[in-house]
Order: sequence, then structure tokens, then C-alpha cells
Amino acid sequence: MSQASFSTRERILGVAEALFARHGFAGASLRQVTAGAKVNLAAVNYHFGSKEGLIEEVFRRRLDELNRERLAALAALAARSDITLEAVLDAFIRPALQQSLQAHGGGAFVRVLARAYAEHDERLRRFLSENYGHVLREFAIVFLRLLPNLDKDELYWRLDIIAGAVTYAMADFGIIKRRSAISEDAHRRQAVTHLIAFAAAGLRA
Amino acid sequence: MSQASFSTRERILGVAEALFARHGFAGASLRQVTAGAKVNLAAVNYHFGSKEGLIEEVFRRRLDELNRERLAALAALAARSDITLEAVLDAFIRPALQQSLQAHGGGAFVRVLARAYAEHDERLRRFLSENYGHVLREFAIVFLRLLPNLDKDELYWRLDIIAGAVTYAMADFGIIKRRSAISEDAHRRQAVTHLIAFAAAGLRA
DNA sequence: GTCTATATTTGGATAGAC
DNA sequence: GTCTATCCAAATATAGAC
Repeated sequence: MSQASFSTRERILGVAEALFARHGFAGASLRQVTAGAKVNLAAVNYHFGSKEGLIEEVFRRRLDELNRERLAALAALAARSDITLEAVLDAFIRPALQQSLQAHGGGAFVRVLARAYAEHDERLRRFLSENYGHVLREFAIVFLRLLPNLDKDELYWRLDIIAGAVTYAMADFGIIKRRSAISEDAHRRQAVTHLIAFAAAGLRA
Repeated sequence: MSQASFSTRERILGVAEALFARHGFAGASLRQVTAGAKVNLAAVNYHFGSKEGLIEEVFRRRLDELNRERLAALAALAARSDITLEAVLDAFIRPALQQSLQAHGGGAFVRVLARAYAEHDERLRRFLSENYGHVLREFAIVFLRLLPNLDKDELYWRLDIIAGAVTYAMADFGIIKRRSAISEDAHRRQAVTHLIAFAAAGLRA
């Protein structure tokens, strides 16, 4: 919105995100990225050093924001005395939804994130656990306060299950064919409601 | 156990499965596969025609067996009158566990399957939904009978959530670092118990 | 910062001998 | 069925002009 659409750097990041979501990190080539962004092939190396550098920047751009929003939503809850399980789950899940609904292909990133889980690449996992693990632990503390009868190990198990369910649902990786009339955004919006109800029941079990 | 270890074909499939699990379909090269299986590079094209053919055979080998076992477990239940939700979930989840515990790297396949979800490749998705979708629908029928108050759409939502959680948990993609003392197999065994309890609660909600 | 041109590597696939 | 040798396309990366 500042001047003429987006900078070269921004366009590369946007196209890379979309292509990584579609074809994976190894499956998307820099040639596809630069062609899609209508920039020169050499631009990637100039701006990000290497393909690895580009991948990390795709993550950093979104994760920083996502984590900030989740923690902010959690902090807003902590001030209140009538916290519900559903409210905490909402604080965790809704920011991911909001991001996925953003213009300029925000929906692609949740898929990139789901792909990242599948990558057992040590480098990427460490990078993610440093960003993402911290937030999960913050939430765990609040969950433990709300579920005093729940064993700590047990909670971690269930949070892991929830994290997996959230990731897959938001990425829309389901096997069961959805009615084609439903848009991706509508799918995600509905998914949030279902996920919260489902997860709350699972945690209370 | 028949003669001298495994045939060329079998060794290729085993190594390919492991490498696809680790690096993805695009990320694992045929050169890595053939080197790992200690066979000649040309052997892949001879036995499977192409890399795509190899990928499909890796799926077919396991999915045929997995689906047969799931349906058998479901059929065994159908004869009885006292079916519980937990028993049906067990019939769905346990065969996946059993397969993942098999010798010769059975654990790799659940990861390959998890990767497949992430691939939005149309060809692969169609192939999977033809194998996997049918089983899910069979189970859905039984679930609907056990949960008469549950809307059909609502059930599909929850089954999708469960399928995602199962895949994710069995593939051990969790972010929260597990105690390193726990082996992968032990992790999966525990995961099944937790998943069943969690999913049953979610379905009853 | 962006381009062209190119170096270098790697990957999938095949031809043809054995 | 298995091997060697090779072809060809595609990919990452860089050098150097503008």
C-alpha cells in the first residue's frame, strides 16, 4: 500500500510460501519461485543467500506474528477470573485462523507449517521448537491450572494430539471430500468451532 | 526367511520407504535409494518403471494390508451386540500401530502416510482416497449407529479431526520434546491409548 | 538492486552389453 | 535381472556487466 504493490523481496516470499505449500520445500524450485514472482533468478540468492535462507525467512515472517498474537490472547485471558477451557483453546487456535484468512495468500502458511512437521530435518525442527515450543509451554501452564486433576504427562499427550489435529484441520488435509460448495475459508472457520468443542471434551475426559 | 535375506525388489521398497519418510518424495533421490539398497541405479526403472511407480508401490504394499486388517477388526465387532465407541476406535487405530511396530522399519510407513497428506498432488490424493476413503466410510456407518444423535456432517468433521490426530501422533511429529528414555515404539503404544480415550470423548461431546 | 550468462552439481531415465 | 556408461533436463549458485 506504500508505493507500487510489493517489493521484490516481498513478492519472492509470497510466491515461495505458496509454492512450498503446494509442492514442499524440495519440490518447489527457485526457478518456479522467481518466475512466479516475476523477478530474476539471481534475486533469491541476493536477498536470502540460499534456498535454505529463503525457507527460514518464510517461517520467521509469519511465526513471529502468530506467536505474539497467541500470547497476547492468552495474556488477555489471564487477567480475568472466569477462564474457561474453551477460551484458552480459542486463544490458541483463533490466531492461526485469522492468519490463514489474511489476504495475499495467508492460507498457504498453515500448509507450510504442516509440511514442516513432516520434515524430520533437524535444522528446521530446532528452529521451530525454539519459536513454537515456548508458546506451547505457556499454554500448558494455564491448562494445568484449569485441569488440576490432570497429570502433567497426560496433559502433554493431549496437547500434542490437539496440536496435530489443529495443524491438519487448518491445512485442510482431510481425506473425506468436503462439499465443493464450501470455500477454503469457510472450511477453516467451521473447523475452529469443531476443533474447540472436540479438544475441550478430550481434555476434560 | 526363505533364502538369502531379501530380493532386490524388496530391498528397494524398504529403503525407499525409509528415505521417503525422512526426506519426502521429492527430497529422496533414486540414487540414494539404490545406494542404500545396494543395487544398481537402473534397477528402479526396471522394476517399477519410474520414480512415480516406485512411490505408488510403496503405498500399495502397506495400504492393502492395513485396510484389510481394519475392516477385519471392524467385521469382528459387527457380530457382537455390545459394541462400544472405544472398541470401534481401537479397530481403526490398532492395525496402524501393529504395522508401525513391524520389524524391518515398519515405523517408516506411518511417516510416509503423514507426508502423503501434505502432498496436495492430485494423482496421489486420488490414489489414496480410493484406498483409504472407502475404509473411513465403512467406519462412519458404524459410528453413526453408535451415535444416533450425531449429525452426519458433524461426524465427518470429527472423524477428519481424529484421522489427523492419529496420523500425526503415530508419525511422532509432536513438537513437545518427549523424554528421550522413551523409545519410538513405546511412544506409539502409549499414543494409541491416549488417542482412543481422547477421540471417544470428542465423539461423545 | 537487477540483469545476463554460465559454472557446477544432481537427478531421472535409457541404451546396450552381459 | 543386473551392470556400465551415458544422455538430457533441471536445479542451485555465482561472476560480472549495468
